[in-house]
Amino acid sequence: MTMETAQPASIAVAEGAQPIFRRSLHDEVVTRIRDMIIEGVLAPGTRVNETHLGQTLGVSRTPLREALKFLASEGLIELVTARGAIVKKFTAKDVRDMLDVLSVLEAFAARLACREASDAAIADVRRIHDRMVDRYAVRDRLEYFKLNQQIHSAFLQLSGNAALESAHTSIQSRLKRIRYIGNQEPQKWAAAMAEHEDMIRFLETRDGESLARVVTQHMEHTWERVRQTL
Amino acid sequence: MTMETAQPASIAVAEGAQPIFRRSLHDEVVTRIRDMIIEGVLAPGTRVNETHLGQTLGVSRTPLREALKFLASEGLIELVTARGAIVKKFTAKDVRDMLDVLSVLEAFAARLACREASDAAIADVRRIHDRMVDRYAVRDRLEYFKLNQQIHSAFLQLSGNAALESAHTSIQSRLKRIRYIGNQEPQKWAAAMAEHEDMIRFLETRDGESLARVVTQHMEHTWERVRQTL
DNA sequence: GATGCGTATACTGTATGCAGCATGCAGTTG
DNA sequence: CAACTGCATGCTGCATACAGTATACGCATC
Repeated sequence: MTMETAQPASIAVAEGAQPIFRRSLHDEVVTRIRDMIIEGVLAPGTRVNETHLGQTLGVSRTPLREALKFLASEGLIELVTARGAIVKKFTAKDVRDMLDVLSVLEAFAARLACREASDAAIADVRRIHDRMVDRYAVRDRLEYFKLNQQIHSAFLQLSGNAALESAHTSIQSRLKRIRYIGNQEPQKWAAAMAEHEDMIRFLETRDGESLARVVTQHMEHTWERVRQTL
Repeated sequence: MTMETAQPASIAVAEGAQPIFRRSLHDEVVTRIRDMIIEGVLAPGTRVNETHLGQTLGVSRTPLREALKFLASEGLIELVTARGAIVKKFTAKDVRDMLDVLSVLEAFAARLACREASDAAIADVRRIHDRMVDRYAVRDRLEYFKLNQQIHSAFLQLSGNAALESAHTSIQSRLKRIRYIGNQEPQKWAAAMAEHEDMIRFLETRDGESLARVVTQHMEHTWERVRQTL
């Protein structure tokens, strides 16, 4: 993809021009189905009817099936032979386990990020953080949620470890739905905000150990925030 | 699936009867392609021709494509719009990063396993270990390699954390090819064996911290074993 | 001779058709 | 009346056909 950027100097190339984003249908369908699961349109345990869902999305069964295979690998969907795709149901233990793994991954990412990240990259995260604070101020839960997810992703990117990032993303996407319905109560939300405040500060001072500790705590509290919804 | 096991006692049901294992084609194709990548039949950077590979495997393009989507999610294959599937090429840094993550995951698994695993389960791992020692004695590299992989997987299973296991499996499968071509030299192989000896011992004495340390070291040494092949 | 353009070919992306299996219902038999 | 068997229906699994796009080659032009 990045192999043919070397162009003869004589050719006029608009510097700011972005390559046209062409997403294949199955790729588009993957995100659409993910969203449907997060929003609760596709409830856990639901059997996915390919013909039906295909019509709803205005897509034939082929790309839809390809998308389902992809999501199966991500762990969001379970494939049962001759019975098709079923939206995965997670037990309380499953969720606890996933959070434990996330905790370990994020703690590792914390140390890496403090060591490796550029000042500019950290400043970017700060900007997202500030926007999130704004959204919190007006109690815009949906937008807050999105920015929150973005911060965690950006945070992982700072580590510069692609494998770490993909492992994190995979688990994160499985938990999105559950995290979304958590954080309902004002106090808990406030506590989460306070933790984020610590996180960004330790990141800026590049205090990896402290950051790792806060991140671990944050994950532990996330468990407390979501456990009763299970 | 497990909901209708309650049968009237009068009906003859063969107790020992196993349910028939039915693997779908795409599932079968997934493992076949994985193997082809590990064995080097599909070299990194290769563009996969769907029609061609389909004929080779005796399968139409549909299940093949579904398999490719699955493998893409695992990170073994990259999908480029309108150009299809390309076997992923890993840089030295990619490999190093993956090993770092594996190290973190296995260290965590080590602590969990020592705490959670049943004696019987640990005994099972011991049996695999002993078989591996046998294979090492006669320098059966392929079989050793398979048993080695099996041990690492079993080890992760002991932790009882499914999310941890799946994250590990995903990265492990990406590294299989590279690990397979490593371990060529006798001394390095011997060293790896010695580490495994420590690992099984600490597991049996349930010394989680020591086990975590050895596992981390093992991963560090794995890096040294494979780095020159990159 | 080199460069640029146009066309042909081949491969990917998507839709659709067909076969096999699961499931629910009705008929039948004890 | 209950339970089991046979059948109809609908859905998944796979194959194939068609459309759109990348790529390579040849031709024309400078």
